[in-house]
Amino acid sequence: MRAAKDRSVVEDYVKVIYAHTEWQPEPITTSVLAARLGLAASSVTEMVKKLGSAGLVTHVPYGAVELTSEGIRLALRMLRRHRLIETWLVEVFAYGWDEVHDEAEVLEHTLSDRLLEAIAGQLGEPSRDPHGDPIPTADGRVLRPEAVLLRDAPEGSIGRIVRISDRDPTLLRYLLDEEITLDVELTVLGRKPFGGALAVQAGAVEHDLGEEATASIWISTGEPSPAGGVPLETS
Amino acid sequence: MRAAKDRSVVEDYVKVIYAHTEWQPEPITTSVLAARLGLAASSVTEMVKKLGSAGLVTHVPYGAVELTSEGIRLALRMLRRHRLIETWLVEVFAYGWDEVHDEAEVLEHTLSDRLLEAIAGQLGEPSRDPHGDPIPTADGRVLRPEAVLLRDAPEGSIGRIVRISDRDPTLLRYLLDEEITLDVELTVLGRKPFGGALAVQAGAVEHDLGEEATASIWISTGEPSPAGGVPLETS
DNA sequence: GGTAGAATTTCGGTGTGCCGAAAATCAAGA
DNA sequence: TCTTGATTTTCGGCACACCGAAATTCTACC
Repeated sequence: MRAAKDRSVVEDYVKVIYAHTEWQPEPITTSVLAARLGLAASSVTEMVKKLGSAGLVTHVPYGAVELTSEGIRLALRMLRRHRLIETWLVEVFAYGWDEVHDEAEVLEHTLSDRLLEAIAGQLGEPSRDPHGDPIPTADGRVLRPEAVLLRDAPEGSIGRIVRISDRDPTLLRYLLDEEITLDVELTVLGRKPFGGALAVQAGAVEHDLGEEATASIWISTGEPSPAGGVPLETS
Repeated sequence: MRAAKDRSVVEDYVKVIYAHTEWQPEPITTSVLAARLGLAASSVTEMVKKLGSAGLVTHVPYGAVELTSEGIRLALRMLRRHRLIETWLVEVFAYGWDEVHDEAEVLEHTLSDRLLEAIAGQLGEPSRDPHGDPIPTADGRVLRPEAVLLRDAPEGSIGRIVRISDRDPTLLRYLLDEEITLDVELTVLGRKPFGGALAVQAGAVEHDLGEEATASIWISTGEPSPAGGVPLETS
């Protein structure tokens, strides 16, 4: 009689595996998985074996762990849940960006599909969460906005902020203070000498952003509609 | 690493123990507890022993199980959560009376205090749930409306429905159809001969209600404000 | 007061996810 | 190619909530 807990554990493994490859294509190793989950390596090896038998991942011993199409489907389901819940907490309950994560981490495993879709409906089926991360549709499709890391944007380019990584809450708060938020139009002025900060202009204001910030902000130089993008996965 | 599950299990035991004595004062036995939880008697004996060490219940071997004041505090906390969530699902998401239970059963263990109280705020700190069951306050006080079972109401008495037991969803739907709902004014006309149905008048309409219904409906013959009542427990 | 039957507890055992230590495997430099 | 250090897996064990069967205790009737 452990069904509930089981599901939640499996979902967490799959979510972390997926997250690792969402913004870069390196497959994950068991030790990295263990670190991300805060578990011993031996525990992860065991569990990965079970996920393999369940058809959610492939894993050659001593090699990388990769999601099967079924695993991806589950991961996208969890991603939808997580990001919808975060959006909901921010929109309806005035949570701050940096406060939603723990609550969403729990609720993504426990809300019924019915309630989750009702919430999605009340929010107007949003296509991205407060950080700009795309929210997969209920049938497992994702539109990832075509974007470049601000760090990699060529000098002189103009773009709209479409994503800000939620890795570092401190950074989120700093950017919020500086009014560098989603959908703000940015002009890349140029890089300070000796690997220094990147000068950008937002509205009338000029900012010098360090590596930490420019590696966390994605901008889109294309059309302003969030409908654009590339289909990432299909269920 | 089993904190989450643990908590949820303990909460369920305490909730069931409390529920058993909420509307009648018989203490519960381990076998009844086991039946209500759907577990083997031996499992319950073991767990009750642990709840005892945790200071939540008292239990003399082969005797009844009773909540300590700390146990009651936890039970009221869970009752508040359960009933607030049910109210919320009905009011905000248009769930039916008979559809809220399972969802609430899960969420009562997983919503954070912060989110729960935010929901309570949005609902306007309701004092009773859709069935008329009192919602304990955040600091553990309950106002139980002074009410009598319709079955026990004297002939000729007039009263307002203040509670309808949620034990039987079929009955709830039937009563809803007949527009016998919370706050409806009822006049007890009289009992049909030979232990038959009870005739009551609601508005202009007359109903004959069987034992099942009259044992599930509570009416208040006192003042019409839901603020009246007796303090039940204090934390 | 004794005893049969019911209620309750004790006892041995299960499955799950986890851990640390030891063994196996891999990868990189000499 | 061989060795050595790092990574990964295997192995024995743990905690938890649970179960069925056996032993114990209670209760009610004679």
